[in-house]
Amino acid sequence: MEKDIYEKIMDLAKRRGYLWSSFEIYGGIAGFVDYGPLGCLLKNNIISKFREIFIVKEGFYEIESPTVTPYEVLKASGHVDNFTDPIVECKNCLESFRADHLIEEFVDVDTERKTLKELEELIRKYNIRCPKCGGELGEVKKFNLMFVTSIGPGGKRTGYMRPETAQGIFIQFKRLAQFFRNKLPFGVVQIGKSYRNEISPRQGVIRLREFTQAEIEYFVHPERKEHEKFDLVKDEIVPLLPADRQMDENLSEEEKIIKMSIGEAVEKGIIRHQIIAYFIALTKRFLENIGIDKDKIRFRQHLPNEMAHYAIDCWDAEIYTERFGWIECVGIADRTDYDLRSHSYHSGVELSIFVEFDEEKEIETYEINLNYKVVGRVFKKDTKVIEEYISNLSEKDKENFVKTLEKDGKVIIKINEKEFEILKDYVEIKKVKKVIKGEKVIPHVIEPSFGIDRITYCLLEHSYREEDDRVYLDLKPSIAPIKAYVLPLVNKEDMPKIAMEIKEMLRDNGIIAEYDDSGAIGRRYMRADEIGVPFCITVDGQTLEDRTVTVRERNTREQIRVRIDDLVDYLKERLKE
RNA sequence: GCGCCGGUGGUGUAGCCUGGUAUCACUCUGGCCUUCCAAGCCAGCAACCCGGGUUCAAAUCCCGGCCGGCGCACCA
Repeated sequence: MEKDIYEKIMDLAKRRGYLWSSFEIYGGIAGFVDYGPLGCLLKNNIISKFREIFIVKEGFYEIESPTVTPYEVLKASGHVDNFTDPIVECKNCLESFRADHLIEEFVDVDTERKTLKELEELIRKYNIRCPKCGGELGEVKKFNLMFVTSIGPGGKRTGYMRPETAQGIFIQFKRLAQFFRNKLPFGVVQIGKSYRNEISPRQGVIRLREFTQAEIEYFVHPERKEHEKFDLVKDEIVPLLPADRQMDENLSEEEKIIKMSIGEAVEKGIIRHQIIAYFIALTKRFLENIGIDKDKIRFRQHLPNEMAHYAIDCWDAEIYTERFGWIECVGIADRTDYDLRSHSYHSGVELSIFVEFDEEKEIETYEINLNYKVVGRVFKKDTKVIEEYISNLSEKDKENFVKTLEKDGKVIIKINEKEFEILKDYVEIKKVKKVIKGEKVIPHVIEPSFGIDRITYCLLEHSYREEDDRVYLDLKPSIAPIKAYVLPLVNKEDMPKIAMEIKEMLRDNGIIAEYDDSGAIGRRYMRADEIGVPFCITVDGQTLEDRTVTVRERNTREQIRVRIDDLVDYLKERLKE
């Protein structure tokens, strides 16, 4: 059977040093890959382009935090709870199921926030049996999608390998805000490894257990989701696949996609706000810039039920591949203030920023002070949370608080699912006039998150060309791992020596070049083509007379003569492409 | 995690049914030749996924594992 393009690419990638399966001599482990010498160069070039666009041009800054993350952080972020699937196994046929899904299938109960024991009790109570064979179900166990480890001797502190790089940024919010001199908006980048213990990783590099993410956390004022450079991108036409169209069964797959400018998409409310739209445009630019086929990119909005626990809107950049169809390569999510609020609550550290008003205001406000003698006795340890809650009330909330208290004689406040009843004598309220210059704001976060491994694979696939008698990778010169092969036409006279000197000269000037004198010239061109080398420099008889060489272009196979003295400048110019 | 199929040099394969350590081609390396797109000649490197069982003897038969493909499930 004819191999499909995926097989051809993975084969080429393996043979020529792009991608290898990890731990191969010990049998290998699914979900892990090695980047070989060329793969590493390619991936680094992709990341350089990412940095060029988001760090140099957008003015974001990159940080690097540990991949091992203590329990507390991921508990706060919701990953400890949301990343753990309860699984139950049939004692008879050994098939395993999601316990919560199974229960909901049979009984109309809400399984959210149930403990493993409670789930098991439900299974016993309603006598739920294996849907496949009717056998008895075993114990309900956790399956955690995060890799667990222990920190320090004795294993007293639990750690996880981070499931995303984002948390490292959120927990440094205070330091970052100070670095950016407390001015919104600002963007922070992190590029690095993340880990998800996938149940069944497959499809090579498409679903990995250890993978490289490039994430941007863009912190904005919650009420200012406009972008000052929006005008520069608003006319960009993008293929969009909005949620309502995806669910419309009357539309064909083709019709579900609409092409429109992102300016129009924002105006019509298809994209929630300018910032998501701006990042959609930038993402498209980045992907096209590294060489992803522009006709194989589309942006798909998440359906309400597939949204992550922290997001209110999310658009994926999907890239088309022959074997897997459209695959998610970038997710652009509005995470609101979910993460900062959570970390603020769990750590007890205020994660907000003071935003000055355009004009200072004089307002009537209330000063609400806790009567600690009473409150302390009633709420004990919870006093601290209540204190924080009250001191963080906005002007509007304060007003409501005071009004409700006067009307009902009590106020019920809800802090993270816990309710507290505040009575009149718990607080002292003063009405004061105050000049205020601004307010504390918990920023919202817009997060474009790039899956670098998937993008790398897509790029290889989109670059793969078969032409009569040869195979080549049509990688852009700026992205190609090796930039030039230097070849003596034949191994005679001074040709090898001059070619070797040219290779050294190119390397001294920062151009990655290789020398190859093995076999006929045609064979060497093919070798270079197959790994995507954009230029072959050939030293021939004429070189010996006038110190010129030929430069052969990979795609066209056309050759021009260039003086050796001009070669570095010539290539440097061409390598910008 | 379940089911089906598969796993032999770098790649593609022959051998497996019918046990006796491996075929061929390409690639690759060294040399010769070669003045522009996988030419030729000589020499060379290089493999039975792992573990256990049966047997005098296992690439071959049996069991388990790992890896890969497909289907199901999963994929905040």
